[in-house]
Amino acid sequence: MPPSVPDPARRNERSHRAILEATVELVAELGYEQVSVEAIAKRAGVGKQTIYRWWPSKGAVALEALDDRLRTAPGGGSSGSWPDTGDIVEDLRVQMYGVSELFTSREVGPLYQGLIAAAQCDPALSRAHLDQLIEPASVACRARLALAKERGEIRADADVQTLIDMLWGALYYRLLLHTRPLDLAQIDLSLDIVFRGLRDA
Amino acid sequence: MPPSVPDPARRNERSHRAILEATVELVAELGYEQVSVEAIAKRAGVGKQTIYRWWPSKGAVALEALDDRLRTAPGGGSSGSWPDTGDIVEDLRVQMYGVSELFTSREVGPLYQGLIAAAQCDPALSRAHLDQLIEPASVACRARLALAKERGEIRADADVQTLIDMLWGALYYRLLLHTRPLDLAQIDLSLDIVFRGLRDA
Amino acid sequence: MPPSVPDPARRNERSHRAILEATVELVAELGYEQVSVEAIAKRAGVGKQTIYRWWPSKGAVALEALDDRLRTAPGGGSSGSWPDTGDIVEDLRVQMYGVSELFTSREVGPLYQGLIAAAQCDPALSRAHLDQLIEPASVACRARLALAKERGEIRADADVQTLIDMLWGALYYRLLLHTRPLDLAQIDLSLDIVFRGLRDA
Amino acid sequence: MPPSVPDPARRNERSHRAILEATVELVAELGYEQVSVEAIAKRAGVGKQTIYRWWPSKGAVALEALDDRLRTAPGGGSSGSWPDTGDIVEDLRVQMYGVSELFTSREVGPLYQGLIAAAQCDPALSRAHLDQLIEPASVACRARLALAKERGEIRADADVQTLIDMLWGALYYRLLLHTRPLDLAQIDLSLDIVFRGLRDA
DNA sequence: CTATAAACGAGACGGTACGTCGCGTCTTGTC
DNA sequence: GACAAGACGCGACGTACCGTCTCGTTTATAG
Repeated sequence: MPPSVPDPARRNERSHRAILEATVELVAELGYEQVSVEAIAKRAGVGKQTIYRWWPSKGAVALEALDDRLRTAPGGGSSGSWPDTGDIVEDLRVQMYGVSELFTSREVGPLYQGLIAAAQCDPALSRAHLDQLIEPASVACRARLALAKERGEIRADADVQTLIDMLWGALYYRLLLHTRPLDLAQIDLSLDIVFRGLRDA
Repeated sequence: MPPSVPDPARRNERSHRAILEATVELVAELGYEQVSVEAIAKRAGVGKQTIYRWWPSKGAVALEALDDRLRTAPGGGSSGSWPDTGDIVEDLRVQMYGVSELFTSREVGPLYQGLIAAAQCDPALSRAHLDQLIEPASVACRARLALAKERGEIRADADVQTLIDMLWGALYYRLLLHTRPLDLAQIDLSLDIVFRGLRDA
Repeated sequence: MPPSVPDPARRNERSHRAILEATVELVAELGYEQVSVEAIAKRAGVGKQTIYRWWPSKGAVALEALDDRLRTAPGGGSSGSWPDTGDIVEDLRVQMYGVSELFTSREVGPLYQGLIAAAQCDPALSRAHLDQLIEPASVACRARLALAKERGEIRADADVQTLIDMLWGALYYRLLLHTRPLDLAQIDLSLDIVFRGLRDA
Repeated sequence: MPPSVPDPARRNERSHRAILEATVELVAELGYEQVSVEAIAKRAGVGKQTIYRWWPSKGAVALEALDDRLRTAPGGGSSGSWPDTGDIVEDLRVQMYGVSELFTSREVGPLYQGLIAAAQCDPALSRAHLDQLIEPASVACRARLALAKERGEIRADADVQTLIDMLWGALYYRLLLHTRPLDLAQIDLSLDIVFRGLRDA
């Protein structure tokens, strides 16, 4: 056992939490790139080694910090239980509104942008991002859409995954490309476009 | 005038080109983050100062290198002249196929991912990216869609910008999130979804 | 009594010995500086705290380890009983030969060099070194020289301490400066020089 | 040329000197071990890399700093030109007095002790120490002693190197072992002992 | 057809952060 | 309560690049 994985049972939870919180605070204050592991350690009152002992990189800390924030956000980070009012468009709208709000928040927005940027050159981080954030949300969304299909709200031959890619893609497009600010009206417009033709005649 | 803007007329075009090409090569070989300005200078056989004289950052070099590659690519980087076969869906498909091909190419893909990542924390670079790449393409696409609207291929009340955001958003979503590889079939599926309801009844 | 001196009666002698032996082994293998307290603990199969409980520093462990080796060496580390053959030069030669042998041994040489080096910046360690090693040997040597003086082997006005400093100084000079290897012939030469004029005419 | 030795012609002499002086100051203030390369860099107003570019280790900096101090000290660090009054004992005394003064000075003493300590575990440093400090001084001393031998001040069969080892050994012994403070009277005593028998009857 | 000023290659510089190592202390069971 | 194990806060290590700053050396007009 050369890397000699540390024992999670002996982990100092006080330090653990301090690191996650320092990360969120600093990224909100300075921006993702401007935050160094050293700065996180200093702010958290922690040794640098304690960060490197439990995470492989700044990106991994950011991911857990983000995950932590989403988990404690209303709606469980849009990944937990999806609403089912019987109206799929309405339910999608509510979820997308929630995500849009998070994306534009001072704490989550820059953190998430930085995380996705870091993941471009870090396959392990990208994997973790997909597994911990994207895939759970995607699963829940697909389940809700499958329900809508059974009920005939959506045409039986519609490709649900492509539908998700477009709706969420539009949000990420604005988050990452900064063409124009995220805005709720455009969520309505996008839902309008895709659902005009998806309902069975 | 102490900093004194350098004189473009006296610029060494040999070095200029060598820098752009070294950048493309190195990013393709090592990945965006792993490439340093020092490495580009060394590979190009150029002094570091020559890079900093003409560009403000590695990202700016990458943007010009990318722009250069796109300009010499078939289709003029999808920004120049859009085709007009009379069938808007077919024309969009052709353009999106082209972009998809670029995104998956060994040279352009990683370079563009890295560029977008760098732009997350560099507003000037983000601005330049929008102005030089995104906006021209968007303008051309909007023009082609306006034509389609005039011809009644698209409903008069459809929001053209949101349409673009969704279609391109789906592509960028897969480019940047790495949920699944870019693939032409999904372009067809996405066009299918959005155009079912956009045609006037 | 928060720090509360540990109770020597409850000391684990097995661990005690393992630490001293691990220290000697590791220093012989890797050199003094390359050996860390952590490495000693690991090699001895002992917790780090067990070392810090009984010694104030690595140097202190090294001193005890060295002392332990010398005590079990022939001649009692040249500090115990000095020979008295009636010929002071011969007796000095025998003692110096013994020390020279220890200085050039794989186990004692590097350990002692490292110890003296560490003592340069650690007054407590220096003090302990003098008290435990240097002074006892010096006392015994002075006693033997006093005997020689009484017998008229040495001039009555000779300064015995300076004599010791020169003879031993020459040995330490070569041990610590590495000008040339320690060698028995030079011991003979040095004895020859100092005793030519010390005998009463 | 992988390590790519830097070009001495382009060296910043201002930084060079600042580093040597910061080293001397800091060692005098804090002691050798307590001085880190980082502290030297900070005090000298220099990047750490500038130190590592020109020296392999803290010890090497210390050696040059020491050499620099000795070179500018009266007597050229006892290595340059030896006096020749015609009386070898007197000339040796003068030189040893000078060295003794340096050894007890606040600037040179701790620096030299630390250097010798560091050299115990750094063969390259030890080599450099011998070549730059010890050997030149030794050569000059041997030359003066050879002269004395020619003149019959010293017996023809005396081993000059051993003589040097003893005289200087006694000084280093007190410098490094701290048995008692260096003191001029003991220099006289040691000269007295060795020269009683070295003069031709 | 110089000469002169600029852009150039090379790379040393003052810095910042990296990820690692070892320090000496603290914590958690086990014997 | 001493012990093995090892996480902790800390601080220095030696490295990699950053962006700036000299250095000569081309080089390409302007006199």
